[in-house]
Amino acid sequence: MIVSRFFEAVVRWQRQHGRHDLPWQGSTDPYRVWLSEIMLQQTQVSTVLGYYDRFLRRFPDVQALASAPLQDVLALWSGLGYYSRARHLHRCAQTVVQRWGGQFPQCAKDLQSLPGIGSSTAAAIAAFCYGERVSILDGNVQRVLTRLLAFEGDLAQSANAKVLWQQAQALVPADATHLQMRAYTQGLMDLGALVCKRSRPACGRCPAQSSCMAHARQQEGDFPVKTRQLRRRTERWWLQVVRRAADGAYWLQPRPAQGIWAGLHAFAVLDEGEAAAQPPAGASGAEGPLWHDPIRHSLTHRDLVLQPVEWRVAAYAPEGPGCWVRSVAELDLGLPAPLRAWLMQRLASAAP
DNA sequence: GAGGCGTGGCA
DNA sequence: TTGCCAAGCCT
Repeated sequence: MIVSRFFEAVVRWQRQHGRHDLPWQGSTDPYRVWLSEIMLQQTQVSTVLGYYDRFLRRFPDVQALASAPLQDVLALWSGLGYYSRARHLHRCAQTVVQRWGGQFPQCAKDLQSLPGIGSSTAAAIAAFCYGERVSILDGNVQRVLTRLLAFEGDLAQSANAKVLWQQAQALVPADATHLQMRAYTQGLMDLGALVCKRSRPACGRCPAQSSCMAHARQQEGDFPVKTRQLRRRTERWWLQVVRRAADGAYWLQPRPAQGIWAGLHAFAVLDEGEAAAQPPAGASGAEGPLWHDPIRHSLTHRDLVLQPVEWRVAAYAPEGPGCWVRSVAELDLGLPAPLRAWLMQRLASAAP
């Protein structure tokens, strides 16, 4: 197919049928675009809608974000998942302020040198904000292009993903304007989200239907080819819930810097039930244990069974840092989603 | 290169 | 219920 035909078809389709009212559209402020792109990594639009405006109000510009404590950033990210994004976001803001004079770099190559910005996010920012003629290649585009081209390569192998990206880049005309790049980049995402969906694609509404090789073969469902499958295993964690007898406050402590929920606040995690049945070290006047109903929580690669084991203590002097939480208002912290839900329920229903 | 890293929606 | 996976990046 003539390269520019696909490009122009997507641009035209986006202007007429694409999304135009998302909160991060209509601005070419790289800070706003960058924030949206990071939040949208592996995260659906409907989820991000509940976070984006609140985050922007708290951190209206890159300087505000850079100078904030990381814990404040994690608190606003709480529930969004993939918390390394929040840590990278914070570091990236500081890098932009300290090394780039407060201005985001203006080309994809330099953007990609920043923490948390990979090749696809760099391309998205560069295309939206500066009209750079680079192609994104996220999950949407992989699906759209592998179908368009009947691309058989297994995308689990990075060499194939690289080839597809070169094909994607080849679809962008050398003389594309800034306005076209914006519409095209958004159009690829909109096509993937609204038309060229994973299951039951709406080919009748697709601007590229007549040139789609997978459609011609009625093999839309065969693309993209991606063999990688990760195995999920179940783990049982005992949560050591330390509660102050005087006021019912809960003790929360920061998670290790690596691993699941890194840097968030949580109960201490023990991997043995026997340990959970012992009074917490540093506690005096401990009463318990009280075994709560287990919380089932699934991650991409792990099924967790969280078993809260509560101890009421008269006094507590633990080894590491932490904080007491005794009301819903004090849940203004970076918390794993299942623990936030559990605490919300208990703090909301508890007597004052 | 392969695996770790959250959450929620949907088939 | 279970599995899949979305505007990916990092190690």
